Amino acid sequence: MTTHPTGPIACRSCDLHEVCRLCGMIALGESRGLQRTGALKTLRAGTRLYRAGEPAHSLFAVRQGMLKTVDVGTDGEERIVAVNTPGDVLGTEAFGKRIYSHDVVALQPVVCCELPLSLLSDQYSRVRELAAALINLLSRASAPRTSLARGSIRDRVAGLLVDLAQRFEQRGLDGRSFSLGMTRQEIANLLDTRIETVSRMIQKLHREKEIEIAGQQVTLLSLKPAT
Amino acid sequence: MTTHPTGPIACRSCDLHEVCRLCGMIALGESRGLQRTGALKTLRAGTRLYRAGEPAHSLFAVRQGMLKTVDVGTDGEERIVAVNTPGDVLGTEAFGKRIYSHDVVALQPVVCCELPLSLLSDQYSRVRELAAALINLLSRASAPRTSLARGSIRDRVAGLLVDLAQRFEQRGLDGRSFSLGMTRQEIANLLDTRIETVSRMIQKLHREKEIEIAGQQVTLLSLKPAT
DNA sequence: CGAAAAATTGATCGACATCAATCTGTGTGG
DNA sequence: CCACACAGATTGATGTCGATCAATTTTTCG
Repeated sequence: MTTHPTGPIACRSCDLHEVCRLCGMIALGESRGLQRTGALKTLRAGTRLYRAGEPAHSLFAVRQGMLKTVDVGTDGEERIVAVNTPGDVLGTEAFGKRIYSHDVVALQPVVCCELPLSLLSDQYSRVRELAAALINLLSRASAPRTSLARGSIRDRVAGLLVDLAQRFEQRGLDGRSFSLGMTRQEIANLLDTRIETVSRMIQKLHREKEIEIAGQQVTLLSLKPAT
Repeated sequence: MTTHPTGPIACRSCDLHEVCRLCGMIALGESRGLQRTGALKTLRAGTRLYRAGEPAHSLFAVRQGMLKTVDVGTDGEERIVAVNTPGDVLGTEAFGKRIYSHDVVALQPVVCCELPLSLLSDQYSRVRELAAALINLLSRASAPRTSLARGSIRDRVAGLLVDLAQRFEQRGLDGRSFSLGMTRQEIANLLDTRIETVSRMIQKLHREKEIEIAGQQVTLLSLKPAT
């Protein structure tokens, strides 16, 4: 079974929405949540949105598909720091250092909106609301996030599934049944464990009727947020 | 041996410096890095700077002493998400939700500067540079951070020590010899492991002549950043 | 000084890592 | 279309690092 790329989502449910609106990227009437303009960028699975160290010129908003944010160690081995889902904004660290701090790689075919920093900095000195919207956006991103790679393997795997479910739900997608978008190896990397361990835990959750699983396609049954 | 609280540091080496300057909190001449005005807040070890869910009215900059940023689960058990050292800015998530997202607790006697959000939002609509400085500040904080709670216990403990050393160095403090500021229990919590394991690894690093250790006072010998 | 908290050390156990083999699905070239 | 190759995933056997249980020592502080 071939899975579709995750999304697309409506502009209305994107973190960058307010900023786009103030930049005039979105029709004010916004008929049914579709974007009006804005540079769309598409990536094939496995290709990079940007690399660590590269001069930063744009912010990106994920519209469709999933990506991974990766730290590449001195020896070249990679560590997945975060997975990025539709509605996320990428490259926000660019305002400060003018350089991207991580590699970001498409896990699936990806479509995202590109917003040049120049456009933003030109305008926020004139449009007060835009500065406020940017401060808002960055503020939310600045809260320390609890790592998924903590506790027992069961907690980690369940935590990842619930995290993804919540994100999708929040963006108006299906939070009960979705594609993981990642291989077991990538999940293992993200959760700081091994591929065999991930596989075993997924099968265990399946046997316990917490989830349905077929390849990367999951359906959450009794598994629910711990909140 | 009683350790002194970590710091104080000079305003010049604080993340909030530029913002303070633009708010007129610091003398422009800034003779020898001392602050001129600004509400100073002091905390005794163990007391809270603020709590999760509390209405947020201020940003804080740590001037002296260390704190921990804590997630409190539904069942009341706490998880240390980050440790905060002099020069760090706390409460940046306040712009967005107007509510603090974590508990922040002093590990030592702490002195910090308090900057009311009202003062900032009043002024950044008028002073363009201030908006830019805030965007800069938040931008840096928005980059995903690699968790210390990954890899072998040796990597985690060494990672913590090097992380602290680098922070102190960056703020003009001694990065070779400093106080951990935390109990072994708190280190264990932060690194997602157990107190006995932390103790054993610290002793091991000592036996291997990587560090000197006396209570919470560490000196790094051969241990160096992996960079 | 004496009590309580923090830290160290030892013995044992278990969850996850590691090593190894097999299975499944997907795309490719004959 | 089928055989094959290859990557991804699953499953089993065994080893090991860190958790757990327990006791003692050291430090802190009233």
